[in-house]
Parts: sequence; structure tokens; C-alpha cells
Amino acid sequence: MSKRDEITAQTRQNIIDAFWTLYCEKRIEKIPVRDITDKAGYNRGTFYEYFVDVYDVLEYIENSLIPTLEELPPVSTPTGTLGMPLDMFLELYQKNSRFYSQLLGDNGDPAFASKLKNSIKPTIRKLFEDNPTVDIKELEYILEYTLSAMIGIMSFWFKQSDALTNEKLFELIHRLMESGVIKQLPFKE
Amino acid sequence: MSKRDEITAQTRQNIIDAFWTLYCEKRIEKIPVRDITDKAGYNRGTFYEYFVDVYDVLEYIENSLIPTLEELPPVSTPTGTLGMPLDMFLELYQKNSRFYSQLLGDNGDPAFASKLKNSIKPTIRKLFEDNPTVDIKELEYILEYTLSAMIGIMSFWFKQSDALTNEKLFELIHRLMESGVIKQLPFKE
DNA sequence: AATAATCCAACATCATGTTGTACAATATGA
DNA sequence: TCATATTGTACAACATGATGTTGGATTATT
Repeated sequence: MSKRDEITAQTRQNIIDAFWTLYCEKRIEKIPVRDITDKAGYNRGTFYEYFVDVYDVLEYIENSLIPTLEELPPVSTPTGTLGMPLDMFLELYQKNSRFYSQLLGDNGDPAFASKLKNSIKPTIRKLFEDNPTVDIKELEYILEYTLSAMIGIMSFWFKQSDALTNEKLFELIHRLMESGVIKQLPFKE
Repeated sequence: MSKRDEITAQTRQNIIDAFWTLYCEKRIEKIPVRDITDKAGYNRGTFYEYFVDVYDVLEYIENSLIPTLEELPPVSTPTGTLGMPLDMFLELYQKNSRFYSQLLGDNGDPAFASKLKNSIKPTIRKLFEDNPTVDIKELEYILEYTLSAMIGIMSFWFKQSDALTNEKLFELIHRLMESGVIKQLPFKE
């Protein structure tokens, strides 16, 4: 890598880092380019050499956090007792939790949840694609239901100050997926 | 209602309507006050007589869409076979689907999903609050899991061009909640 | 007629995105 | 190897557009 490329990469990263710090503090629409470059130590104009606008920075970050098909583990037989490769999702979330919890949180980007779900869906679909007993249309609803639930519970988990342990959380999720929500809650008969 | 009040209410509503039309077309941060008032037929300055800024309009709309405790049906025994008052949620979503699908969608407000979930949680919590066999901490995770899943599947449903019928969707949700995701999908043994 | 509200025009301020330029790093040709 | 041409990085300055505020004109209410 030439010195030029190093400088370029470093500057880009400095801008990204400064943006992320601010993004964790406030909504993206309240972040002026000026604040980013001030924090990163550059002229405002320099920002535009690297990004189109503030949203472009976010997109750059998001794309680096969406797993590619190659990164996702290849699907063979259902993993463990779960049947759906959701351990994969748990791992993915934990690896990037710092970013995911922000992007999927109240000040995050609603489109990121969709991107994430859509990046995972093909892998799960493959499990069922040549199984004639599966209703394809229904499967799509189940995918959406499940991934939404997973994202919801993981984000919630991450926000808790006295969170469940990994093991307890995983065990709970397994239970919920295997026998449903209702069975986990006793009702007066 | 005096004529004054009528005019005030009408103007406020006109601004809200104009905002909503634009909000359905693009992200909120790309909506200048000018565009709103142009569409509504007022001077830009008039906007500031009614709202603090563009986000204030959104907040106003959101608050009118969050059910109050009184609006939510009183909890007695679990409704139907579901055990959780989720029919309530389905009804709520359908009544406001035009707004919900936008606010909960990719160009929506991530904070709205939280507001909505938090408005419903107390009602469900009450069902279990004096049941000593329920793990309170775990219940919170189950609530988050379930409500996230419900919001996810309803939003997905609404986006579909050839969507399932109401009945099929409800039946699917019931199945998923009663016996879990896994049981709904056959695996090669 | 006096008061209070609705609405608007004009202003100062701030953020945006672009352009021209200084300076540093690299490539080229004797 | 050394001088020169070329490219890339960063910046200051500019034009444009959006923001939020203020003072005044107009219309409804008392």
C-alpha cells in the first residue's frame, strides 16, 4: 500500500469514526457535516471528497455490517435442535453488537433491520426450497415473523442493565421457537 | 366551537395532511418546511405557529396513533385460544394500517415501534402480574419477542401485493404462537 | 372600538454542496 | 539520479437554500 492509499484510508476511517461517535449521541438528521469534520480534524470540504452526504457514511457502515452469502455458514442439515440456523444469527449479532444495537435501536435506521433480514433469508429458504410439503408463501411470513422476533429480543437483551446470561437467553429462544409463546406462560384455567 | 377554533383546527390539520403526503413519499429529513406549507397553501412562517419543527408534526401524528390505556380493551380472562390479547393488536393495526405500515416501514420512525410496544405491554403484563409461577424477568423478554414478531409479520403482510386473507394470517399467527415456529416446518429426519 | 388570533413578508443565521487553489506525493523522462 | 509533469489530498471562499424569528397587516371575537 502506497503512502497515498494509507492516507486516504486513514482519513476515510477518521471521518467514519467521528460520525459514529456523533451518531451514537443523536439522530442522524441532527448531525451537521461541520461537527463530523471538526471532530475528525479536517476541513468541512474534505468530507465531500469521501462521501456524498451524511447518509452516505451511514450506508457505508451498514454495508460493512451486512453479512455476505459467503460469510454466512453454509446450510446443510439443521443445526442442533433448533432446525433453523438461528444460532448463526445470534453469533452475528453478538459479534457486531455495538453497531447492531445502535442501528436497530430507537435512533437507528429502520431500513437496516430490513437489510439484515433480507441478507439472512436466502440461507434459511434454501433449507426448504425443494421440500414440496412446505407452503412457500407461508414460509415467507414465518421467516419475517421469526427474524423480527429475533431482532427484537436481541436488541432488548442488549439494552438491559442486568441482562440474562447468554445461556439463559439462548435457552429461552429455543423454547419459544420450539413450542411457542403460549406454552411458556401458565394461564388460570 | 368558535370560528377561530375551527380555523385553527383546520389549519393544523391541513399542515398535518400535507406533511403526511410528503412523508409517504420520502424520508422525513428530506422534507423542507417550505414544501409542506406550499402544499398546504400557507406561508412558511405559519408553520411555526403550529409546530416547533418537522419532527414535531410527526410526533403529533404518532401520539394520536398510540392507544391509550382506556382504548385498549380491559383484560379479564385470556381472549379466545390465544391466551395473549393479540387479537387486540391485530385489530389495532388494521384500524390504523395506513399509518402503521408507513411508520413501521423502512422510511418510518424506529422509535414508533418502541412506543407502540410499550403502550401494549402493561395490558399484557397485568395478565400475569400476580401469578407467582411466572418469571417476571423472563416475561419481559417474551413480551418483546412476541410484539416484535407481531409488528414484523403485520408490516410484511401489509406490504404484500397478493397477501394472505385475514383469516389465514390470523390462523397462522395463532399456530406460531401456540406451538412455535419449528413445528410449522417439516424437516428431513 | 379594543383586543386577540391568524397569517405573512422580511431578516439574520446556519448548513449545504461546489469550485479554485496550495501543497504533498508519485510517476515520467532525460 | 534529478528535474519536471501529473495526480491526489486538504482547504478557503462562494453561492444557494433551509431554518427559526420578528414586526406588521388582516380578520374574527368581545
